[in-house]
Amino acid sequence: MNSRYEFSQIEKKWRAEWEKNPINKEDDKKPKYYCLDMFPYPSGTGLHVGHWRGYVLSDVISRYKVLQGYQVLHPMGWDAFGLPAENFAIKNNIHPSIATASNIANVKRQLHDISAIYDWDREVNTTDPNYYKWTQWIFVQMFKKGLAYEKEMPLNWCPSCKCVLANEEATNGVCERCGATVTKKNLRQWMLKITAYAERLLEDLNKLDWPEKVKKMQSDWIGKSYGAEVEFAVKDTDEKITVYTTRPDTLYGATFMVLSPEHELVKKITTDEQKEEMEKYCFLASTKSSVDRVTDKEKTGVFTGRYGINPLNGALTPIWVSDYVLADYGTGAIMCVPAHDQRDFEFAKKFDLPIIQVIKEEGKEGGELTEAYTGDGIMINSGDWNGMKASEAKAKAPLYLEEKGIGKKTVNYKLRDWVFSRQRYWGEPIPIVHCPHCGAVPVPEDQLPVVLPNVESYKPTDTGESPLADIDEWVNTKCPCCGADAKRETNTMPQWAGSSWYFLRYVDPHNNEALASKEALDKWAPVDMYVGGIEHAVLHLLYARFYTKVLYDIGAVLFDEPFLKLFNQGMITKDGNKMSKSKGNVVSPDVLVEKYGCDSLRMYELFVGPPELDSEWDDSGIDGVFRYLNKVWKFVAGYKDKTVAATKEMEFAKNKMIYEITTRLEALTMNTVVSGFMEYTNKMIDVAKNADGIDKESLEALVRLLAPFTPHIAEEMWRELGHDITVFEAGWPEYDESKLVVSTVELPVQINGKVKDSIEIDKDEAKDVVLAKAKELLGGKLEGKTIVKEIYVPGRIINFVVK
RNA sequence: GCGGAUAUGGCGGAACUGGCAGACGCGCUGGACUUAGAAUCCAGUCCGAGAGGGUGCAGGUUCGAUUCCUGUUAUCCGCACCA
Repeated sequence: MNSRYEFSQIEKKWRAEWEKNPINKEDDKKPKYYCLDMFPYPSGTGLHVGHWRGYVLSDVISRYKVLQGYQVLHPMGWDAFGLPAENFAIKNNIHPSIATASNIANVKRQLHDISAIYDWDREVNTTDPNYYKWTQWIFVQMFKKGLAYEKEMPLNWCPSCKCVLANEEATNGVCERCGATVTKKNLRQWMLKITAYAERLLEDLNKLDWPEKVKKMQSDWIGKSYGAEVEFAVKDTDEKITVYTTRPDTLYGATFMVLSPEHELVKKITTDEQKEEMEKYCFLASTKSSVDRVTDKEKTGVFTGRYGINPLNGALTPIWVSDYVLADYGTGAIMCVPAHDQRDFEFAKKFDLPIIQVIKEEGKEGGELTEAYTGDGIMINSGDWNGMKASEAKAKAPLYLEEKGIGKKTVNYKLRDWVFSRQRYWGEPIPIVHCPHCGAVPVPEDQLPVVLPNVESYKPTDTGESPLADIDEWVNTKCPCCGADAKRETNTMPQWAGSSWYFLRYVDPHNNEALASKEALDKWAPVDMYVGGIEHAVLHLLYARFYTKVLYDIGAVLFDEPFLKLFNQGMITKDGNKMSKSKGNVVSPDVLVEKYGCDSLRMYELFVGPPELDSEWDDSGIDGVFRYLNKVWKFVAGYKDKTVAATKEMEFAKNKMIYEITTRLEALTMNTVVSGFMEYTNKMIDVAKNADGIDKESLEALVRLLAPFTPHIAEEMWRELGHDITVFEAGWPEYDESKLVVSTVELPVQINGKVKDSIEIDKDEAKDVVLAKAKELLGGKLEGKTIVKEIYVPGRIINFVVK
């Protein structure tokens, strides 16, 4: 064995060998493990060291599972529809599929450098008609179940992408993709009824081993609230206004009502005197972007001229219209209790409306309120409820109102239906035909896929129509139902469509009869470990859960949650920023692989910091890992002590290492796994130097543990140590618990909690003997002091409290 | 505004259920080898001469606090007029 660590030769050699003889073989006698990465968009820029982080992590887990005797599914594929390829096409007039294919080739080459155990026979590509046939098939099933429907409504419109956006893509009023300010546009669009699954999407979060942060983001996004709907009659009309409130206990304090400008009753009830001003206000509100509506904190509004009648006490409440009430949440109308809601309070102050306090803070005398009081307290001015605790009234009010026939208990969700159609070219065509007689008709399943046709111009339009609308021969078709002349739907699906179910396709990627066979799904799914960035917390991850539940309901899959465990790796930053071409701070793995080798880069990706946190990239850090691998290599190259017996010291060190590496790996604290390796290696070299060398077992344990992390060098060293079969068949080392028990321990000895010395004692030594020895040890340091208390925690500490 | 996370040497970070703070690595300093450099190896490296002090800041509980409690500051993230 060469004493120089020639990583490029070694890595080339084993990569070729593993391509011929994969270390991960399918074997149904073994338990399964499905370890998945969030599949990449094949961008023209290629991968940087930040991408590597997640891929290395999932590969280490996968190889670890192989060593543990699992058959592992660890696939890779391409989320290849989307805007960058399309924009490239527009600029260069080259079909997006061409740019996509060359990008895939490039990224695939880079992925090979990682030496992950991907099964390339299972590669999927969302833009492949054989793949999107099933993306379209799922849409048709949703349509048949009434989960996909058309609706005209004001939608988030990104003027830069020239495309509508889902609510999830327009948080903070900004386009998730390009950062442009989102405006509203009234359009007919395809919607998916994700709200029908709100409760299950919320409830089933409990089943998942996911980061709490992601679960919380999803549950906040779903936004369940409990409350009541209450009906107010409108005086001098036949109309009734239903309001939604989470605080029915404050009903006696309602002094006015507010409708959203879009509420259907606004036109009907506004009096003639108020009409002109109202129309002006509503028009203005409709032109405001959603950002302005939030940032213009000053309350605005117009009086309708009408009064609602409080169903509890008959009080008259003036009805106003204001844009601080949202049209699409609750009923689009609210009762206002300025004493106990800050927004209502501000509105009341601005327009000089009455404020009636109905909850008194306990132990406090009333005075004029300077802000809304939202805490608990005692009910006042509230008829039957006077004297009750507000929290109790809140709980009892909905049923009370139900009994009186003036309201009902309800729940509400912030989640809205998913705006699903896009006015862009590079996506899956929505498989629908519009017939003048039959309406929207799904393309029959035996005619799928509806293949994306070629167009002259990929350019998006401002009209809200997709570029596909220009291809007459494609658009004009016959109705599958009645045969009449009909037109194809020209919108495409959002990029999320293909990624909402790709994890199912990997289990059976070439199936032409179904999206995947029951047998294959049963064998591999659901995903045991899903590794990816936090940015998909409410987008991809919510959509994929929704898809899975729909497929479960129609019997296509037998589980209703796709990802049992989720791990979000942190970002790699450079100069404190996310790596991006425009910032010019991209660190390419290609150069580092060339200079240090794949194994060093893999190990450094893990060593750079705790995997769940963002970490700053430091090129000089990889030197440390490279030196480490050289050190191990040299030790193995110079290892001749093949007959040395194991010492107690090494036995202990070895078992401790196996224990620690295993528990740390299970906890995914990979940075400490690497430091554990270094510590053990230092110890091993130290012992070998001071004794007659070390036993083979102690060295081989290290090599086996290293295998998932630095597979090539581990394999080479393993063979060098005299093995004919791969290290990945050697199994994961087990630790011997009995060897971890020690007979003597070194304990720190403290005076008043400050460490003064340390003492080696028998583990089971009696307390008074230990304390006597410790006192003797401290000797002079205790002189002239009175010992007030003596503390001995076996195995931990000795402490004397003195005066 | 609401909610969540984080704060430890020059740097990245470690420390199990409260028990020797700074493991491991980077960087740096000195030395060896070399004509010289690179590489490698050896020694040192929280501050302080020392007593002692030290985990964002101020308190508290405890024999003992990076760890628990109260308050506070800074940074980051999520949501944002959701009634």
